[in-house]
Amino acid sequence: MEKIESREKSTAERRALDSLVGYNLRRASVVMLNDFEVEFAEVPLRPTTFAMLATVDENPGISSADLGRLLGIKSANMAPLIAELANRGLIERRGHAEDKRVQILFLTAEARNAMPKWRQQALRHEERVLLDLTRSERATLLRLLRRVWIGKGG
Amino acid sequence: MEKIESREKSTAERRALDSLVGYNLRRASVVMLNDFEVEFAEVPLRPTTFAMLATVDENPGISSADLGRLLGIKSANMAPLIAELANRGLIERRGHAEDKRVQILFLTAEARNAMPKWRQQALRHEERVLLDLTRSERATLLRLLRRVWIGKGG
DNA sequence: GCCAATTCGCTATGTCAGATAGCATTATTG
DNA sequence: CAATAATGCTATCTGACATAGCGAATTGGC
Repeated sequence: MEKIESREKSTAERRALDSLVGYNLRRASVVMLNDFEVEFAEVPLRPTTFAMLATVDENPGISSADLGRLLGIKSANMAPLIAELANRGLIERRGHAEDKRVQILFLTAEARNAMPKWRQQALRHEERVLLDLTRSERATLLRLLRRVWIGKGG
Repeated sequence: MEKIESREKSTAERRALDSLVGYNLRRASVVMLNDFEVEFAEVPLRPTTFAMLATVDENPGISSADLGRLLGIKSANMAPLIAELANRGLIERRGHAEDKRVQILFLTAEARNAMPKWRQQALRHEERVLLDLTRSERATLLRLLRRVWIGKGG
């Protein structure tokens, strides 16, 4: 029997989606996510947990609530994430001196020592995915992306 | 008692994440997602199902497998999505004339009639989220985003 | 022509990051 | 003091991805 031809990809498929920022944002986001998982397969840190550790590293003693606000994570979703990182010995929870509801967060010595390596991995991951973009293009992309989300229910 | 001061947001929080494209991509993606849900709350279409319908509309008779490849959706995830849209009377499945494994897809008359309105909603949604960006900036963002994901495990 | 490999549509199941609702404790404000 | 709000938490739901494996159909190498 002849090879079936009707399944060959046509030349002018898909036009409307190409011009939607939201669609291309999701596709690009998936690509970044996948590559991040490859880079951090052995650690293991996910984008969210990496972001949490990096932020606590730069803001030692930050409260759980502030961390959530900074990263756009709801309090209900923060609780198990914090618990996971605490159970894995990467962050330490302490009580706030004046407000008994608040818990303040610190990296453990182990996490603090590992952070430079993890940061390098994150940069290597970005470098790999964004290989085709010049430095200037990456800066532009970064700037435009920030203007999309900053101040909008973050 | 005095107002507790230590929880005030500090001025120079978070530096490393700001320069990571992946992080800003996810934040921007979440903002777009949330606004999309608002715009399509009454329809109801999600970004994925809207993308499927728009693509079938522009490629009537496309196969389920080709649609999945085009949108980066795995076959295992396509099956229930196609079933949902078929059950809701928005797409119609027909057998392929020559290949009995293949099902080709068409919009129903109802979906075809509604598509212009749904496309307008999608544009309104984009317009609302990207209000701060000029046309030229949106075009730049679009172009850079496409270069991030095109040809990478789509 | 036959057999192996591939493709297609599908089920079952797991993961991850979001969401809401509701809770007890503690702080703040009127 | 009473009402309101904030904090950390549990339980539960959702959407969008993932893998593994299935029967049927098709294709390609021999």
